[in-house]
Order: sequence, then C-alpha cells, then structure tokens
Amino acid sequence: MPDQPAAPGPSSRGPAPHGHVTLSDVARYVGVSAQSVSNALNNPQRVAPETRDRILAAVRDLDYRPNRSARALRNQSSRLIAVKVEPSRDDRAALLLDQFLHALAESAAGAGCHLILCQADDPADEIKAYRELLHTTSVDAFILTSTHRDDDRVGALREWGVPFATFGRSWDGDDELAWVDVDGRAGIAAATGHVAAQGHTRIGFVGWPLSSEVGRDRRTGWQETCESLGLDAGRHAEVVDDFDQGRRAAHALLDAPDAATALVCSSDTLALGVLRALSERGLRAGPDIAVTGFDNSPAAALTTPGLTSLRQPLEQVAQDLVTAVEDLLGDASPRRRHTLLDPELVVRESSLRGPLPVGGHPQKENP
Amino acid sequence: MPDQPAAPGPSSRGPAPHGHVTLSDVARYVGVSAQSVSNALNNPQRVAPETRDRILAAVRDLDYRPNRSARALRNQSSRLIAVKVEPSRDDRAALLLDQFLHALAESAAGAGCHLILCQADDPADEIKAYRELLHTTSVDAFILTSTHRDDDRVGALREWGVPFATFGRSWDGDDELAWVDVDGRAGIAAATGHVAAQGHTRIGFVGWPLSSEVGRDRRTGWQETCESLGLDAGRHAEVVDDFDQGRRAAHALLDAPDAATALVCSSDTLALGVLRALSERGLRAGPDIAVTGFDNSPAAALTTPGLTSLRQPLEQVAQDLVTAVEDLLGDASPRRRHTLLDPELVVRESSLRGPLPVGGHPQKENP
DNA sequence: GGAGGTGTGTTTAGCGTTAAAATCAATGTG
DNA sequence: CACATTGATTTTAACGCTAAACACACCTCC
Repeated sequence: MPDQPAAPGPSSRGPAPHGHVTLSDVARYVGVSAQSVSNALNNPQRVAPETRDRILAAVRDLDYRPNRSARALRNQSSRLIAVKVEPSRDDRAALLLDQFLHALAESAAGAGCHLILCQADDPADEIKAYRELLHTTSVDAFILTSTHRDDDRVGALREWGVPFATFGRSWDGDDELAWVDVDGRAGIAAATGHVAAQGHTRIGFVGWPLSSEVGRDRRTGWQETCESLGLDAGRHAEVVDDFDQGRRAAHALLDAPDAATALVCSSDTLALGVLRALSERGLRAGPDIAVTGFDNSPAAALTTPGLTSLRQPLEQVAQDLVTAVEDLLGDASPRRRHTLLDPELVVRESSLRGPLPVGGHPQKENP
Repeated sequence: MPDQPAAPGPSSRGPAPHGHVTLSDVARYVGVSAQSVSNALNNPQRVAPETRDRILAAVRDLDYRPNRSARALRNQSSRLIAVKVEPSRDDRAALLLDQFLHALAESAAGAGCHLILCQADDPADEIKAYRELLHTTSVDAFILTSTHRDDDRVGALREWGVPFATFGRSWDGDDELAWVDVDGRAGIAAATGHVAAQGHTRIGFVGWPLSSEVGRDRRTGWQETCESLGLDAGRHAEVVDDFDQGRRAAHALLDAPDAATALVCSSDTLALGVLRALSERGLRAGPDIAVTGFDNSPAAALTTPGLTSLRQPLEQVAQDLVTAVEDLLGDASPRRRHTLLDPELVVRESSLRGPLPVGGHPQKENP
C-alpha cells in the first residue's frame, strides 16, 4: 500500500498523467480508500469531521470532478433532462423557445442538471426519439412544451414511468400531471381591460380555433371581460396562428358595419397581421384602432408602432419546471404539481391614442 | 450455462425484467459471449458471417440499444456536443439561435450525437462552464458562436486539446481553426446592389462599430459596391446593435443635406430602428426611403412594411459545423477547415418603390 | 465479561461496455 | 509429425463510481 501522502502540494502527484483526476487519485493523495472520498462528498455525515476536511481539501487541491458517465452508469441516473427543440418557422413571431431554453438551462444548472436536445419532425418521431434517449443515454427526465388534450407523448412517458413536467397545463383535468402554464385567459382579460380603459367600447378579438383549448381559454378571457364591462362580445374571428390569417381576419372584422375600434389578439403573429391590415386600410394602430398581441416577441417590441403585448414569465416557468422535475426525480412528490403564472402586460403605442407617456420606454402593467 | 436460446420470438425472454436490454442479455439469447455481440456491432469483420447474422437478428429481436453511459465510460467519449445558449435579449430582432439549434440538433442526430446545452453569463463563466463539462461529462466537442479576434474561448479549448468548431471565422487568420461563417460582406453587397438597382444613388449605411471585424466586413461590402457603381460612400454611421441607436442614426443621416434615399443596415435590429425613425419623420419605407436589414428575423417578415433582409443559411451552417467536429473527432483532419456561405437576399416592401411584384410572397435573390 | 450498540473506515462487487490478451480449433509447411 | 499461421471466439481486465457488506475499535449496560 502506497502511503507516502503527508507531502501535500500540487506537485507531489500530478493530477493524473494523461486523463482526469479520479476518486482514487484523491484517495491515494489523502491516504484513505476511494469509498471514503466518495462518502465525504455524497454522505458527509458518514466520515469523521477531521478526515472529511482533509479529503475535501484534497478535492480542492487536485481540482477533482466526479466523472458523470461513471456516475450515470453506477447510479442509473444521468442528471440529464431532455427537451425538444421546435423547427421554428420564420412566419411566426414568437420564438419563445430561445429565451425559454436559456432560462431552462440556467435553472437546470442550478439543480446540477444539464439539458440535452432532442429533435423530431412529427409526434410519432418525437416519441421514438424519447424512447431512444431513454434506452441509450439514461436521460432522467423530460420537459414537454405545448401539450394538448390526449397528448400521446404524455401517455407514453407515463407508461414508461419516466419523470416529466410539461409547459402547458393538462386540459383533460389530469391531476397527476406536473405542469406549469401561463394564464392566457387572465392575460387576454388584462389586455381587454386595458383597451377598454383607453375608452374603447367596441372591442373585437382575433384568436385561434376553438378546437384548441388554449384558443378557447384565451377567447374566454376576452369574452368575460367584455361581458363584465357591459360590452358587446360579438366581434371575433377564429383563425390558425398565421400572419396572413390575422391580416384577413382584421379586414373582415373592420369591413363589418359598426366595426370594432380595438382588436385583442391571441398572438403577436396574428396581431402583426392585423397591423398590416390596418396599414393597408390607411388606419393608424393606436390612434384609430387599438391592437394587442401575446408573447411579447422581439417583433412586438421592434415593429412600428410598437405592439402592446403580454410577456410570459419564462424564467419563472423554467424554474418551476425544473423544480417539478427535480422533485419527481427525488421520488418525493412535487411540492406543487400545478403552477399557473400571470403574464405581464407590456403597453406600447399600438394600444394608445397618443404617444407613450414615458418617452420610449414601454410601460408595464401587471394584471 | 443457460443455453436454451433456439426459441426466438420476442416473448421467450422479455426485454429484461426491470431495466434495459444489455449486451449480455443479447449474448445469452444467442449463446455467445458478450464480446462477440459487441464485435458484431462495432467490428463486424471480426466475427464469422453466420454468427454475425444470428447476433444482429437477436439485437433486433430484443431491441437492444447500447448504453451510452457505459460506452462513454469505457471509450472516454460521449458523443455529446456542447453548445452555449445566449441569454437572448428581447430588444434584439435576430434570434437566430432558435433556428440554429434546431438545425444543429438535426445534423448532430444524423451523426449519432446529441447536443448538450451550456449556459453562462460572461466569457469567463463560459470558459469555466466548458471546463466543468469537460471534467465531468466527457463532452466530446464544442461548438462556439460569434467568435471574435483573440477569443479566449478558442485559446482555452485549443490548449485543452478538445475538438471544436466555430460559427464565425477566425479573424486573426488562424488557419488551424475549423470554422463556418456567412459572408456578410457579400450579403451587404447584394443588398446594396439591390437598392441601387431600384434606382437609388445616395445609399447610406448603418452598421456596427469598426472595432468588430464583422462590423468592418459588412461595411466593406457596402463601400465596395458603392465604389464599383460610382456612388458616393460618404453616408454612414457606426453604432452598437440596438434599436434606438439605429433610430437615432437614421435621424442623423436624414438630417444631413443631400441625405441618403436608401439605408442598408447591418442587422434587422438596426433596420427596424431605422423604420421607426422614418415613421417619426412621416416618411414611407419603400416609396420614400429604401431600407434593408440582415438576418431575416421573424420581425423582418412580420413588420409593416415588410423588411428586406438577408437570410443566413443556418441549416447549412449547422450541417457543416457538425461535419467539421465529426471529422475532428475521428482524428481525421477535416475535409474542409473553412466554409464561407452566402446569405440570401429576401426582398420585401421596405426596399421597393411600389408593392411586391408577386402578391404577398417575398421574392428571393441569391447574390 | 460477554452481548449489544455506534461510529469510522475498508473491501467487495458490479453498473455495461470494449481493448487486449488468451484460448482453441483448423490449416498449412518443412 | 512437430510447429508456426491464421481465424473465431472467449476470458480478463478496466473505465470511475458507489451501495452494501464487512471489519474493527470503542463505548455502554446489565
């Protein structure tokens, strides 16, 4: 047994000749068994304080980092969370994914996890890709986005017994599902209330087909607000999330007699289409017709006039998703299974009669 | 030794009681050693054709998938590529990252690799994060974006001897570096040529500070084109990539006597700022002043009027980057170390005197 | 003074894979 | 017929880590 430790100093035994510093390098350095080093790091209470300190000092001295692959192999757990990246279309304004991924990566890092990307072109492929990841990499958990009623992915993951959380609530009232979502109804209600406060009484709505629960939810936000304010809720259109569809819907709504003077939209994409329609009709967004969107995409901030929109608290969403997954991983039942967050209204020129009050800076209202 | 194979059919021996199918499961099933199964998969020429076929059939029967962690541990290589995600700002139009990541994930999947995300707030953190990844996960390679002269990250990675490729060329003429980039100069030249073809003779430029090589490169594209067309290249501004800076720059340029009638911009963000300035002056983008951007962000497509811009071929960039790191991983020297791709001009209303020729559809011109 | 903790440490074993060495049979060669 | 040569396959060992079992000293308590 080699027991010539005693001589500290990083030079006594270089941090492994060719590869990385391993547990046994540290063990040899301190003069204990590898297991003790492992314990000092993972079960500190199992090793005597004095030894533990010596070990931890050595860990710092040698700059030891546990090897993830070895850990994963041994523990059957990789601390890797899989997320799918969408094939982003440039005809959509909302590239939330981008911000979302960053926020997610940050939260995951805080939990000692990493994100691994997964890519698929259709839902069937996606499930296959998930299976592949599970089989090969021992991915620990999944985070799903934009789930819908009877989502096959949810079914598959649950069947496999893998921890996962979704950005998007369980519309079929699945109480077991861990989800985080943004309250679209409240957001749209806030936007509707905002334009009403600007003096508009004929407020229209351009939203998504009612076959999507999100579409229904958002329209409800508009409808309820109108009704509670004693306003007519008859002016609305339901179209798919597409710039040109928004544009056409706006034309149709504005062609009607006694037309709306404000249009609340389900997305920035639709709202930007509406802005285009206004321009085509020689109308000014803001002074003539108020317009609001949803998602606070870069396009909303940078278009002219600025588009009033609703910012989703993606950082919080990401944080809560990671927390949920972490809880599931630690087999503890989640502290909170469902989280519904409020979006934040970001007011810009498109919904104001005059210029922005505080020069240039958008004004924020929390609903 | 259990040798009751002979009975195929997926029911004979379930795919492992609780866990996954392992090499030895397959081996037992066929009646050979685990090593032979490994060989059949990785060194087919080493096993007799007849045995190999039986093994491969079993692999299919049992749906065997090699365990990535075990492989990574054994081979010291994880087939994981790290990419940093930027803390995307919503005051920037170009969220390329989104599309880029998707394309990258797709290309990586084609090479049997996965992407692992990495997140950092400043360059020092980033290097630390890279080191951490290397130490712990045996990440195989890195892909860097927006590299600049004397990039510390490049230095660090090279020092560690890790394979990596960059999106962004080596501006300091580092021939060893494997990079892929988009030819900003050619792109800007195409945009400049395009507005000149619309009859503009006083073409201005709003770009980035010349301290950035990309900024210099793009301005050169404008300048050279002006000069080759016999136009004055005196109207220009250099500002950081910010909406409001673009707006101010436009006001300044348009206040000048004998002002520009066209403004070519280094980014969509700046161009959108310019559009705002035009609106503030009661000028129409297109009929009055031609404007072009760079990146073909969603905002460019969806703003009104549509912003003429340059689309970066991100799919190709991603593909080439993955090919490059793949080559580096296979210790073979890259087939091609440097790739310079041309962006594609996407013409919209902002650079046209009248409406778009083909109703609604942007017209594409490849420079 | 043995039976039972308790606290600290070590040894053993194995996660799934694969390079390298070892085995064994079949095939030349002098 | 002894003796390399080749080819197919198996055995061994190791990648780095940690749960579980084990060893040992030191208490404590009837």
